[in-house]
Amino acid sequence: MPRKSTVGIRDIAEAAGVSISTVSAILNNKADRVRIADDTRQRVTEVAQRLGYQPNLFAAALRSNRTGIIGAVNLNPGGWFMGRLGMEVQLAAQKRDVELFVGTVRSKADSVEAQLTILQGQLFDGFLLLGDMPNYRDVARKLKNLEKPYVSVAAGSEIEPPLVHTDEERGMKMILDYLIGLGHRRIAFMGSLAWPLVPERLLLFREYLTERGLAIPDNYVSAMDCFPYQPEEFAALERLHRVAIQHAKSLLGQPDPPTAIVCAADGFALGALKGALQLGVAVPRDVSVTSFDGTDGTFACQPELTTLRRPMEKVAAEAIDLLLALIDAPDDPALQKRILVEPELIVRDSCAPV
Amino acid sequence: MPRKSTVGIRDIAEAAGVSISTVSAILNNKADRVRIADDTRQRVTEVAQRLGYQPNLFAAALRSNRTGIIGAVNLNPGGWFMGRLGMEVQLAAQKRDVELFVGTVRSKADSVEAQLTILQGQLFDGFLLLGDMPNYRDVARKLKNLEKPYVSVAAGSEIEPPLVHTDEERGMKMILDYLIGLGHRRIAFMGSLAWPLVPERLLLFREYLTERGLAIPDNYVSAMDCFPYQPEEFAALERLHRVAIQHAKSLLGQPDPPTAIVCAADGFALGALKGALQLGVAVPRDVSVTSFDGTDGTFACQPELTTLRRPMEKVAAEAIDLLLALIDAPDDPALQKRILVEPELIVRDSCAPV
DNA sequence: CGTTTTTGCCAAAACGTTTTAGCTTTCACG
DNA sequence: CGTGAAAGCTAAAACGTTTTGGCAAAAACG
Repeated sequence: MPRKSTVGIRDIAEAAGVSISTVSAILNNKADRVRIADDTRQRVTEVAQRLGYQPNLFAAALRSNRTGIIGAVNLNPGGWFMGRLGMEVQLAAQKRDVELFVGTVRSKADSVEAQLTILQGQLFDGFLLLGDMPNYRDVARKLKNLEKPYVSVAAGSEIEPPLVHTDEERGMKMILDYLIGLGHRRIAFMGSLAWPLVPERLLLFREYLTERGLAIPDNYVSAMDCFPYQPEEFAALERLHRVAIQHAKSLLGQPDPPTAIVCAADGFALGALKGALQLGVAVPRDVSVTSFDGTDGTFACQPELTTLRRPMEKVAAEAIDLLLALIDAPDDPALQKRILVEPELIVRDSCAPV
Repeated sequence: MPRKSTVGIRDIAEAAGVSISTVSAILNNKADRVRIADDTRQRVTEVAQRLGYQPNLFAAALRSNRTGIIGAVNLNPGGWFMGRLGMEVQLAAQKRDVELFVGTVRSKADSVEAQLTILQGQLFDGFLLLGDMPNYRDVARKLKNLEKPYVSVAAGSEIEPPLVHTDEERGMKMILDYLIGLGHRRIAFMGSLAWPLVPERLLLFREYLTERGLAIPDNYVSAMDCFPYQPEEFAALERLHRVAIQHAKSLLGQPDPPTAIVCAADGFALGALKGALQLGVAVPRDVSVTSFDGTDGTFACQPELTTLRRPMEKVAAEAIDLLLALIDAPDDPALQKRILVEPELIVRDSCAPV
């Protein structure tokens, strides 16, 4: 097939009366390597413009081993929080005029190594790893071997840097201070330990309550046994909801029930709301409910949830900026850092004084 | 920098004692063009395996002008339905062992042509256009010019094929038949005309009710004036929620209120639920509420919503299959078709007999 | 005015594949 | 045994860039 339709670098070299090396140098702003007279530069750019020159990505990448594209790997793009985060990352990339693709990811736990397919490894100059994923360390190691810069985003505080995350410790304090300020002393925790970040949050919950001198009876911690979200399965979030309802009921049905429940994520809180309703326990009159993350579901419920919002847009922006810096200077030790963004407490209607 | 670390096609040619042409032919299964003896074929594949050969995407694409990657363009990946659909498309691609990336999209209405960046145009062998987008026709035309196959997915029934969508007409009948079967005669419609698919659904609503001989007073149609979702804006979905509450209230506050409300999307129904609650109108006792789409929000509310679910997994599967077929045979007129998948009525707790 | 430095550009060699157009050998047939 | 066809393979030319090493001409210098 004759495919001489597109204009290439040689066409514009010819039209401008210079060599293709010159054109390449000009179009790539290689001012450091090669000196170009101002009028030549102008002429060439003008001609390129006029002819509608579009560089061939593959030829360039083949030679230079760079593509200018960064990739985001999102294991749970259907989740309430992670879905949103994925979008914010795209927006942040757009604002910086960077090309970003969200790649397919194998969710089978055994083949996490294969998550970064051959293709992705070649295609992307750097990676955003969104959320926690099984065998996180393997993925990170693989990327290290490939010498591809990456940034872990919202994946937990214990991950090795470079990383961008919310300040979970700060967040837990904000929410507990708020509840304690309302007079609550009997505060329960609810969440599935198999769910991302929940174990970490439970730890922080215990630590801070202890610091404030409040007891945490065992029966105030409801760590459920539901599985983490499997995207294959339509009903997973729904099952989580059902389980959360049950756990809320058993938490509230005790002889000495808590006056406040700290839910480890929005999904659990939505279940808690319904569990309370089914038991005839009024929220917030009889029990206060709070959640983490502040996704869109938290305002569409009744009562609307008081929640600790993770500012996805800030997280995304920090992550992209850090990754871009890393691509520029892969070996700068100062970039191997931990960026923690401040969460925000959104006070709505699900909490009341004791 | 000496980057002779990766094994290329010439390494394996050498190791197997054949020419690189032979290796290429074998590895690409070009059985039609070139004849290869069985034992050579076996030897070469074995060697490639052993040496861990990874083809260089760019070299291959540069020569063959094909990448084997397909792209999905999703204007609203943060929406409840579209976010989910995006994920299902990724899953479907995975199952077929096809590489798929979800690309960034400029949401500024004026630069829709630029949505398909130079990069994307080169990178992808075909496109999935997810959901409706402004200037849809321009994008489609641009792809036609580029001779890139594409499939419109969940973008409305009036779009020109190839297209995959839900059978909206069938769906409207299912939901109205259900309500009428419960004895409802005073049925209202609620939704923002600026929202994707809502105008179409309103039309179908009118048509079918008329067909069934039921009147639709003007004050039973609440077409709100809230804007479509702008991903830039965190609060857009929340604003929709507020507006929906108001509209539900004015619908239900009339002297002769409807006994059932058909909401054009889940988000509106969630608002309707809360509006009714604030008015002291009990759902489903005093008014039945239904929604379209069946996203995850519909079971986390109280009462849980009866909804017409669009089976995203089926839509995604059909879309990918159609696109792959189109990439294989771009000129087959039989593939310029319209695939409509059947929606499913999920009966939950938000409807009751009159 | 000779010598050195700077300026502005270019030729040609990669990069790692795919694809085209043969070129030997072997085999079958009369 | 001679001829034609089939089988099995290959050399070499793309593909469209980036990058390297240099080379003339002009400018600066002593």
